[in-house]
Amino acid sequence: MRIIYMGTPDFAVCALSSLIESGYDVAGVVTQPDRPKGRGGKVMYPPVKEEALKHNIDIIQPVRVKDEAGVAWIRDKNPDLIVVAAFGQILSKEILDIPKYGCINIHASLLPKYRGASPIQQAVIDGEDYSGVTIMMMDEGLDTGDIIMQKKVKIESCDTGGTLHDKLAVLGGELVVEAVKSIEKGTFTRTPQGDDFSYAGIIDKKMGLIDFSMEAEAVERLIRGLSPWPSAYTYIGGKLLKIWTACADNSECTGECGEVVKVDSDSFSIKTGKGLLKVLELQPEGKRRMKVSDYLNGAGIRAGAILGK
RNA sequence: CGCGGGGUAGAGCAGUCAGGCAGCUCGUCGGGCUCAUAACCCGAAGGUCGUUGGUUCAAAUCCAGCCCCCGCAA
Repeated sequence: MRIIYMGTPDFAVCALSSLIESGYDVAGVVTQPDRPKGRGGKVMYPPVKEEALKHNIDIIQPVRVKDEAGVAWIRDKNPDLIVVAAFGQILSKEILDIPKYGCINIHASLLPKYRGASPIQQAVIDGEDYSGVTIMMMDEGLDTGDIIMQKKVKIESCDTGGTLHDKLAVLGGELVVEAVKSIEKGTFTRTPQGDDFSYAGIIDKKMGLIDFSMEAEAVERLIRGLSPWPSAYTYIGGKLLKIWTACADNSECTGECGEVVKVDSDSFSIKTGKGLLKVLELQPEGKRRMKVSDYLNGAGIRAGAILGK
């Protein structure tokens, strides 16, 4: 079984290494071009490229894989199967038709729910009880192909976008190997997704701006969903303040939304549209992430302070 | 050379502008109070002030280089 693997970020690394460890012939890797990232604009390799380099696998990094050069490269590799995970580009029908067994995709949601770019964070933000991984046969639509297999994962109350991402990445690696085996044996089944779908749009940093007129529970989920990236934030004294850990508290209190109404030794509570948000871990602009007990020892914050500007 | 904040006791910070005794809050340790305590009172330990060099009678503080952490932007 000759496989071409297409993927870009960390999420896609697990599945690539699982396939390699399981002895499959990964003949080539397609990933996004190197882009300037991080402070100082240093050029970084996509994580999947790093992994591919460790195993001396041929790599291409086309701006548009649909272009002639990309298609020719894939054809030249003569793959039996293409495996795609968080690649970030749409495949043309021309490419989908190249491999004998077609193209399969690893998607981090229980399709047909949460098609699209950021299913993991969105599921946490929405307060879903379950998330999971779906392996599907790709077609020309966005995450619309027939389901080959699917596995549920419970979203725990302490799960963040980051912890769920890691669980699903590992699960995706396990599941894709099973799926490839069943494709080899011809024992797999295809189940159409049905019409009850939803989309998770691309995550925008501005989504992290906390609106304290929302319910405390919704704010708490937003914080968890956007941790560790891109993070939920507010402002204090004109400076950015990221909130890393907080929990909703149902007690009510007078004051305006965004007002600090209570300060304890290891937390402070903010009034929201419904209930209080008890903040436990945060990060002031220019500082590293810290517990609120530490924060209170230094700069401090008093009841009556207003967050959000 | 993208823009900006920062490095001072185990933690979080003030002090730097205007050079002159190393400070605050918390934690730790010891003692006291208390039916009791994470509360309160008394006391103690803990520092190459990121690093190298320069200026100076004197540098955390001024000047130059380097290292590291972080926010924004992309």
